[in-house]
Amino acid sequence: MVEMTGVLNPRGTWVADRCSIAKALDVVRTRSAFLILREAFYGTTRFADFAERADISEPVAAARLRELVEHGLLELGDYRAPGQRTRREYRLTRKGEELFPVLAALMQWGDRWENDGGRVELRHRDCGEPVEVALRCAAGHELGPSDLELARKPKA
Amino acid sequence: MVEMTGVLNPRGTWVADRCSIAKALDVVRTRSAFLILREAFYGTTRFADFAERADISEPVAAARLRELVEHGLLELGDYRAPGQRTRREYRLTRKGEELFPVLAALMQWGDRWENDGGRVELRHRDCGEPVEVALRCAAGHELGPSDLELARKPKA
DNA sequence: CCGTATCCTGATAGATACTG
DNA sequence: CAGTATCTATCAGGATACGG
Repeated sequence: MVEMTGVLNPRGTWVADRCSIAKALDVVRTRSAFLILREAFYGTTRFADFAERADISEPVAAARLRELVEHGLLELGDYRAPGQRTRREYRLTRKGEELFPVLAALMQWGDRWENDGGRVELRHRDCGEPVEVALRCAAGHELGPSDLELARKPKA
Repeated sequence: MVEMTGVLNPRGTWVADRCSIAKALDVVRTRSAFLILREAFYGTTRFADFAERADISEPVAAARLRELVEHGLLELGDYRAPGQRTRREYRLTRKGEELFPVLAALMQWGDRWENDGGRVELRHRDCGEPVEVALRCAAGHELGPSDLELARKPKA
């Protein structure tokens, strides 16, 4: 699929042992972590709502939320709505926000292959058009998986 | 983050119970499954290579490969190189191929947040330019996570 | 070369009950 | 409301040894 150009290490094995995909999966490993993040993108901020909407038990929600805060994808702060008492809220950090394309790509794939087209879609708020996850090169070309090659990065 | 427009069901709960993200995660649930798929994209086709390159034990490789074939992301066939004996090979199906944006998005995020920029990059084979995962609407606009709304799909 | 069979450990996760 | 404490079941995954 993806062409490999010069990315074998001296022993002839792959660069896989320092792979960013594996490192990402070390941070977001479990189904419940993905579902918590999904809810965060949908605007959920409170403990009980995470557990209910992601349909996971409270102990699991507590464990995942703690780990996601530790890894810096969520941060926990206090929030007081006017005239209400203070509540705690989990908010996405920049690091967490930037995981959104992963969720969007999973959603797109699930829509197509496991959910009969899906019932819901992402749209551009300004123009109302449906949104897709795409691979695009710096020259602006749209790509499929077989238009790619994997190469060592130039030293920055 | 993502604006919700009319996607609550009558009980006031979220559409999450029929969520395509959850359904996708039911198919590709584990770290080892993602790593097997990564290797498939990198061109690996044989059992022993999957186990070695993804750095997982043979029993785990066997289990994941079987599940991925059952779910239709890989298919198993026979392959004979000229003058060699027949070997078995696992190939990505269309369904498996289309999961590539998920892997690319994980790689991009891991590069940035967990791997010090990464050591390797995806490039467009034709023009050599680096490749990014992007959100794009049907009108051609490039989007960030906060430019989105989630809405019911029109009945097709 | 391509797996399977066993055995074992730790992580994931639900249910339930309880506390600040 | 926001969790924690237990307890239990199931799953992910490694190590080792073995069979087609």
